[in-house]
Amino acid sequence: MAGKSTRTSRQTARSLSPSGVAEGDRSRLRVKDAEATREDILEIATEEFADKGLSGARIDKIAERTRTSKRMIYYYFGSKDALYRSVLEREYTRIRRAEQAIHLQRLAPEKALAEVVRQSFDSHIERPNFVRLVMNENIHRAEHLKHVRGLKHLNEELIDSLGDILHRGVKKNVFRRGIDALDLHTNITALCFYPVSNRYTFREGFARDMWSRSEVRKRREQVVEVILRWCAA
Amino acid sequence: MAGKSTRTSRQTARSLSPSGVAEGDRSRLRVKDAEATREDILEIATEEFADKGLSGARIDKIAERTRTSKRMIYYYFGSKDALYRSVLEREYTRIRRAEQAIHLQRLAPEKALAEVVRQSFDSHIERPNFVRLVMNENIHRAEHLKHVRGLKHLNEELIDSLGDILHRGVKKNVFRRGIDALDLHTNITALCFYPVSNRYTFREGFARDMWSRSEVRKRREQVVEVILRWCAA
Amino acid sequence: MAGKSTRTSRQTARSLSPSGVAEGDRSRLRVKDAEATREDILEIATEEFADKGLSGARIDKIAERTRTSKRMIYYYFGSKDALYRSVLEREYTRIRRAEQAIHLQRLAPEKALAEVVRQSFDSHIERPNFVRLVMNENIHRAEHLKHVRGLKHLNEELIDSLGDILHRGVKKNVFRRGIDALDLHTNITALCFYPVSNRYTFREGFARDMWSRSEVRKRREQVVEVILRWCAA
Amino acid sequence: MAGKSTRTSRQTARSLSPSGVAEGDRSRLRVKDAEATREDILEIATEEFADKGLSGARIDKIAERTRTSKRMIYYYFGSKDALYRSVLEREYTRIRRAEQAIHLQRLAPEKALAEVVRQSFDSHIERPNFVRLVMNENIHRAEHLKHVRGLKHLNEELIDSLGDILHRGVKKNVFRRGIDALDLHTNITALCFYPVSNRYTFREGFARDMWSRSEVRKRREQVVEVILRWCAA
DNA sequence: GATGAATGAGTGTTCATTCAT
DNA sequence: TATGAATGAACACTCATTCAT
Repeated sequence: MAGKSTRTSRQTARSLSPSGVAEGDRSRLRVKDAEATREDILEIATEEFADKGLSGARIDKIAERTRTSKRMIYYYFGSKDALYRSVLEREYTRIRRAEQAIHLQRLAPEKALAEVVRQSFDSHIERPNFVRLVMNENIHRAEHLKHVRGLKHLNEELIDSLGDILHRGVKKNVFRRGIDALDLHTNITALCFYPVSNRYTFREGFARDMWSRSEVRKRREQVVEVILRWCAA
Repeated sequence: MAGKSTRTSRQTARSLSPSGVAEGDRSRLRVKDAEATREDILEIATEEFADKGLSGARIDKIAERTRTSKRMIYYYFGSKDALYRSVLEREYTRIRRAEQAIHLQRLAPEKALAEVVRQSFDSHIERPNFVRLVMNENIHRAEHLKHVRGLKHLNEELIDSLGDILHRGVKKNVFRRGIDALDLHTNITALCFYPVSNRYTFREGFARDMWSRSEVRKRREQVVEVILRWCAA
Repeated sequence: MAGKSTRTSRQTARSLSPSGVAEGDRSRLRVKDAEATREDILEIATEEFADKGLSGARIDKIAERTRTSKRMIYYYFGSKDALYRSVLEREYTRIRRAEQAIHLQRLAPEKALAEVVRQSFDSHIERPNFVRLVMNENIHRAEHLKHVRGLKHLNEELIDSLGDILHRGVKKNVFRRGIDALDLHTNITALCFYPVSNRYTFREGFARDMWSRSEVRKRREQVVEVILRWCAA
Repeated sequence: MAGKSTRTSRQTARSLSPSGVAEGDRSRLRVKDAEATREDILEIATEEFADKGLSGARIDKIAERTRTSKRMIYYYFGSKDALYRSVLEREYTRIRRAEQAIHLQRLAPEKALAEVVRQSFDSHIERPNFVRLVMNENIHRAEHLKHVRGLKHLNEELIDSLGDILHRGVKKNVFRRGIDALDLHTNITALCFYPVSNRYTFREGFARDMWSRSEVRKRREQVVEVILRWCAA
């Protein structure tokens, strides 16, 4: 399956984590095992929930694919819904963190905006599971997302960053005045979300696979173009 | 599938009155009742599947809200999946039919394109259930949509229509050369789909309701703007 | 087990019920089957709940002993608690109906009171399952009994009947004045309930089986004696 | 069972202060801690078992309310049933000890009997948890009480004491001949047990709360009256 | 064409209990 | 003595589906 390379396997996740733990420290290792178990469950659960949706996913199936048992899922998460919420929270935090990582202040506004768009595009392409979870969450009218804390805060930084780019562009006379940062973000996201979210129905309806290498490359630059032309002075 | 050829839409069956049916004709009435029952089931099923998704919807719930019994659902549709497919097929046919209704050949290319965008936008806003069914279908990797016949044909007309507008625009020097009709459609749909599909998570993340009257009006014209600027010569 | 003879077996219950139903009437028979199934479940459930209490009883065990399946219990009763409530309601209605059956107005007040006591005593002895259900209900602070309708009404008739006997006795100068009918009922019930409810702990503590034939006979008359002496002028 | 001989009641462990324990004596303190832990568990377990019954009580809940962990319950008591038996044993010992405390030999037989009744009545009213445990034990057919040692011995003293009062009463011509001490005890207990055991169902059935202050006071004297009138010469 | 009763296989969840340290 | 992690068996309950009439 495409996009598989982004998914960190269980082993990877585990071998990366015990960074500063001395091998002899037994009690710490115990704790680490618990965290590893939790992570293992979350990783598999993310895949299952993204694959089948909340009501389509099966706790039995998740447990089966895990290193541990069904009982452990309840030990750590309490219920299917709570597990789903933990998955949501983790994915949202991850994706926002990834987006924040790059510094754009030094780039010219046009370059910076193009970069933001490409980043958003790649971010969606590389994390189809996140996209699917968001779709599922919308099916459920975001009733679980409501319980994820710190969401609005994460997004504020994103919008501020866009506002800064727009401001700089207007000043430099490359962007026109009056464009709202949140509107900009909406348009970018709409265009980046679609090829991942609607890949399957699109393929059925138009016999073109938006997910193919060449198509992805083309789409990517086209979205940049659409956004830059919209902002252009 | 039984009774398929005689299926009528809800409006036909209810509002428009069964004009041609002689009141005394018992056997015809029986048939009419069967059609009405089928329609009734489909209507409710559409709501339930759109509301909860395929695996979230419950046959019992659909039956309960219907004028008939659960047994009848199986009598008419055979299985939950088959019912879901019938719902999908009906919705896809409806929305495409609505889009085709208007004649754009007489409008100037810019006006025609703007009109197409507005139409697409309204079409999504007015049919959130369709949007939700498409989302759900993508969750299921379009495996049910595969069985809906005539889908590609329906879309061909749509793309042809866009190609025609583009062609006229290039000729008239208002649109630039090299824009692919299917790309154009993709961008339009991406921008129109998003405010309906991602309404709930967006509201949670940004404290703005894309579904509010004023927001819808603003979005609508903004999408027109984005598309026209992208196509502009 | 003692008291077994009072328990109506499933077969008995079923053969008694289809009183006026013509054998050839198919649709009525269907209905009757449903009732029989319901009764069958209730009968077994009564035994299990009386035997183990609400939390000790197992739906699987009930289903296993039934003619039908676990699924049917949920089909007819919805949940374990609802089944328990149906059992409670049925038992309360049954026992009160049995007590009402006899006419005491024609007996002399002393005889009538003695008869009431004997009736109450027998009623408890013959229905240990009812006694156990009441015990269990008290463990649960009567939270399920609250939902049983018509309970107070059933008891009013009982108390009125006792009040009438007391009144006649005072008039005839065989009972002293000032005895409250509900107090009288309380004392009678306390004395009649105990040998059934506390049979097992009593046997462990005192090496006497209040449930033995001779002991029951003795107790019965002793309770009559205690009550009559208390009321005597 | 480990640590049994050193077990102290909660009051001893807490209110009366560990007077004889040298503060510096670590090993003694350790033991004391173990005893306190055991007592703590027993105290909470008594409440939980009395509240929910054996099958309704949850080890997790008990552990949670305890100062220690679930693991410790198993460390000290071995199993849920064993814990329950320890609770039973402790409660039975406590209540009998309380009843023996008062010396009745010097009172006139009528006074002594009235006193015994009042004592029994108060004993039940003050220890609803004991009453509830007995009820629960009867639901379980006293199968756990069988393992409580010394029970019959505890009761013998009680019956002997009643026999003595009866004997003195007959001699003094205030009580009639032929009353069996165990029958007397049965009648007393039946009347004293009921307002506590059947409080909840009674309230539902008769809209009178036997647990209210005034009702308790009235009942108490009424039970004395019922017993004395029954014994009266 | 229509219906109420019935069902097997699963589905999320909870329980008392034990293991490793 | 003490503890957090782990578990299998059981538990209440639900699902889409079919049977008998």
